[in-house]
Amino acid sequence: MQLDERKYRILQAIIDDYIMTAMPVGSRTISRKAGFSFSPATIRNEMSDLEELGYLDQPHTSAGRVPSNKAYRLYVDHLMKAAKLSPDERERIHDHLIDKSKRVEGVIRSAADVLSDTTKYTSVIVAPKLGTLRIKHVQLVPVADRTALMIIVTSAGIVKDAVIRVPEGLDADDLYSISRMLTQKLADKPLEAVRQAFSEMLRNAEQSRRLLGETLSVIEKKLETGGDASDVVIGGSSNLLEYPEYSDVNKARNFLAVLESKDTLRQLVSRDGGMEITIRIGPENGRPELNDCSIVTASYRVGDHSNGTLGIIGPTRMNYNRVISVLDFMGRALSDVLSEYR
Amino acid sequence: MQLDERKYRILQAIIDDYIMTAMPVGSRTISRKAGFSFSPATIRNEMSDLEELGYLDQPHTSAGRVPSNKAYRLYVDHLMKAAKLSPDERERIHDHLIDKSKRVEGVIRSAADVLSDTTKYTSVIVAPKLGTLRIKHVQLVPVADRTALMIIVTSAGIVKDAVIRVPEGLDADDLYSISRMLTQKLADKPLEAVRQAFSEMLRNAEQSRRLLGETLSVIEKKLETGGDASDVVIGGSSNLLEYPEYSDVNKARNFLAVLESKDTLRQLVSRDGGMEITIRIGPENGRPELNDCSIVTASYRVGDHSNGTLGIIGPTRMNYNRVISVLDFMGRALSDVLSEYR
DNA sequence: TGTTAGCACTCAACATCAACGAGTGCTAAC
DNA sequence: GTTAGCACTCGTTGATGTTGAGTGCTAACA
Repeated sequence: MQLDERKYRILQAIIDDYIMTAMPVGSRTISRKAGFSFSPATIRNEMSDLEELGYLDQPHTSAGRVPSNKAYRLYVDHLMKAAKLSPDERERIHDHLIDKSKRVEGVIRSAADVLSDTTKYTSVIVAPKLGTLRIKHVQLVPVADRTALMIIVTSAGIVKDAVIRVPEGLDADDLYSISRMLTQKLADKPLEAVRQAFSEMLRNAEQSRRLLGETLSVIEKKLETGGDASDVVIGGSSNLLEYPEYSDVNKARNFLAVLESKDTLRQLVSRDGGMEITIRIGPENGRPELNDCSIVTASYRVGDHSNGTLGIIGPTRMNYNRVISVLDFMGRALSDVLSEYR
Repeated sequence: MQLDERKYRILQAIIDDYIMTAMPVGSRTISRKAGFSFSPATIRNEMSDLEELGYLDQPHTSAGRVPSNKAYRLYVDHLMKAAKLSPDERERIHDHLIDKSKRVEGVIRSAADVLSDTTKYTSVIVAPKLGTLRIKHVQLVPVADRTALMIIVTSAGIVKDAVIRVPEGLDADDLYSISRMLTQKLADKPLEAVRQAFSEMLRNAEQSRRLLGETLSVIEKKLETGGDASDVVIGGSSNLLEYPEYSDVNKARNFLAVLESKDTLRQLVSRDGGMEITIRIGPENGRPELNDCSIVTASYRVGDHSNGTLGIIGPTRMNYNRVISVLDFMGRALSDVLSEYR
């Protein structure tokens, strides 16, 4: 059995309806829709075929049909027609993003909020991986005896810091000049060159070996690892509770528990390849506790090399159309705004 | 009618039972308890009195009684006997807090997690107000043409930053020396003295008036305002859903919405006075959407002057006893750990 | 005077049952 | 190939009865 034109149209109508109402769709509902001149009986035959093909599920015999994950997959791959955002909405989004006084973290925070506001789903934004960035500035600040705060400013304007121990007897001025030296040696170099520069320094400066060693290891750690919790920003965590599929408190709790683990979350929205938009429907996202969630992600660039991810988590019955348009637009907007910081 | 010894004991037993079970408590349940040699009928008479006095509510005629907010108030003020944490628990909490490589923000993050883990409620920690801190270091870092990142390190090791515009023609070295000058002038002074130092500088340095003006206003803003979202840290936001009083999705959503607004949250847990522990039961917290929540807060110190708040939000039927012990201990532990950074 | 047994009463919770209706699958006619 | 007709399924809704935990009151008891 093959999917002909009419089956496509019926399937599409069912998905559209189900996305709106969250109620199983019956044959009468479809036949009444504009553009269908067939009787419910005919629709029923087609629906029966679609069920056999795995595109529809029936919760029970006397209920209407519900789209399967396979149907959503087909929908996002072939049936969906791209929706454009209205100029109003575009403007609204832009307005929320371009506050010059906000730092990168602030922009990302706002972006997450706007994203969840406009889609009514839960949004997640992951900051760009530091490994792909360049160091702009390194600064050691004394905070206590033999303790200093190391601050790293990257080309994207992202600030990272860590506490390090310093040898006894170094005062603020010493740290000042060490910072200056470090900045000069390390600025605008990729991580590989940074490591190189360090081994050079280690050869020449016997006495400050410990300090340099620790500094390098901190820089490596900060720049190489996946990042810490602050790199993952969530917006609208309570939005999912608006949808009937999460009116069960247990499901809701499960979902919120996932949101609390930033590591899981980062993993979930991290992208496969260079595709514009990635859509994971239901079990495709790989986590059983999010079986009935879909995750849609897009990416944004900061400068030329490094990019972060922004995504939406919602029920599989998601308004993919709208979500994709919003994500697509937001991805570009974010890239624009953040690249100005360079 | 007065509360005699027996009424106290019965009320206490009812509260204890209700905190455990969340079910209305009947007279039989109480009379069976160890230490009560009275028949259910006697208990019933007493309960009837307690109800008349406003300490008990009856959901409906044929149900047991539940403690009123007034009863909880009496409980926490007079009936409760302080529980001590086991050495095991103390150790566990301490272990989670003292990771030397974590900065203040990191410690607070861990503290929130430990707090919600040990109490099974939702925890909120507010970082100390910056206004009470001293500046340790100021650093301007070039990020783009005519734009610099200003980084302020305070005595508590808290880092704040903001983007500021700088006059054309200032290169990294210029910013370097300005930073150095600023740090020298401002370090270890309270805000009032900082303002003084600035007006002095403004008089002497005509040409850099704009830069200094902007710098001061940023410092003032960062140090004086209530703080931004990053100063409020939440742990275990999904914990409240474990409790039957929040099995209604609408209530749950309301609660989560409050958690999303950091401003509201900061206001909620901010302390009245210098009391060790503050307890707000039900409507006492002033927000109608949290009418059936209690908020218990304690404070912690960073150094001598500035202090932050840590708190627990849970159902009014809260294990006050345990929550108070944990908060009390955590407050001290946090103060200890954070004061080492000075 | 305080305590207790006894008893009628209340009311949420639960189970049972019938009616309803949205929706299906099948068949026969168009 | 399409459709009207019809029997059938099954979740939903509402009415009804039963159960049991718990109460309030009264009268008897120590």
